[in-house]
Amino acid sequence: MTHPAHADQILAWYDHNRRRLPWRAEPGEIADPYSVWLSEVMLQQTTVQTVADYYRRFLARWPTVQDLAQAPLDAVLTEWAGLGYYARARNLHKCAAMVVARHRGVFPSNEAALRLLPGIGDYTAAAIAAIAFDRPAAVMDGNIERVVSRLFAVEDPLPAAKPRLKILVTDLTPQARPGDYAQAMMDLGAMVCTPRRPTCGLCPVSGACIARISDDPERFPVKTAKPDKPTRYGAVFWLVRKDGAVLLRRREEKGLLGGMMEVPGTEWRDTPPTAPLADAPLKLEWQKLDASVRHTFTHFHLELQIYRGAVGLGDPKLGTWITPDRFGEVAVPTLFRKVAKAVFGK
DNA sequence: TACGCGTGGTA
DNA sequence: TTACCAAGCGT
Repeated sequence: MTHPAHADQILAWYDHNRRRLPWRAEPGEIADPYSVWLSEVMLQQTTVQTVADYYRRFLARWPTVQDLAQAPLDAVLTEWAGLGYYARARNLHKCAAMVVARHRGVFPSNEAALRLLPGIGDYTAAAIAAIAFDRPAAVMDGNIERVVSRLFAVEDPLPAAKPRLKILVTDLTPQARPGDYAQAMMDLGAMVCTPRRPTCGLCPVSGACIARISDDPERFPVKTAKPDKPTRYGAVFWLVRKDGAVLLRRREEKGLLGGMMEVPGTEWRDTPPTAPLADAPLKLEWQKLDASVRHTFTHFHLELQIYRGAVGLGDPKLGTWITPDRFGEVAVPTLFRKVAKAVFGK
């Protein structure tokens, strides 16, 4: 280990500042692999606060990996709706089935085997091995990248510097309590060594931190600039049946919002649609609403115009007809919940 | 390797 | 308002 005292200081800090999180075991206990896996997948690029309620609902509805494997995919997507990155939900379901079919319902305990399961990458494999199986796996997420890049004042920009940071983390990770160490480093990054205005006065290893000693710690990690997001435009068709039900369709399995339900609409292009009604599901009197919807995805902004139309009997071949008060029962992502909200004037 | 992939909170 | 960021993964 590069700094023998480092891990002890981190663990001591963790023992005194331990956060109680729904998926976290009591001190001295080891969390069960299913809970760790479920929480870690939900936490990929997603905040602790957002995940907490979803995690509780999933665990209550599907208490074991067998329960989740037997659930219909659509039920999983519905519970996941609003959490984003929907490939995670599809891979979660697939992974559960593989654990049942290939591993007799027992999660493998080593990184290499975990890494073969869908939705489990380097980070999640190491996290499960360390947290659920007490294996000395080197865990590196965005928090730990930041902590380590500051500890060593790494000037190489991310993401190119990740392999080097991983070597540093591997060197730092202790043989004893590796799961607690990983969670401690992530908590440290989330609570003390924050992206902006880190509170170095509360940090257990500030004395060893090169960024803290020699420079402005906020300068790290150095990152390469990201390209700015373009804006795309489209229109959606809010088609209401006489009984108030609205037409939804299932999106393709792959790609953006894959497998989720949508309000039918035009394609999204770099300029506003000139003849949107050509793409409407039916030829009828469409009324353009004043309200529009703006939504930002990972790599572009989207602006949708809304057209409203009415029919007497809705043809089931057009898609699924469902009243807006029941959108919670189907897999409607946030974008189209925003559309519903705009139609009703917020 | 670089990009596609959601959403909500924060400054 | 805009930009950035959060317990990354798949291709």
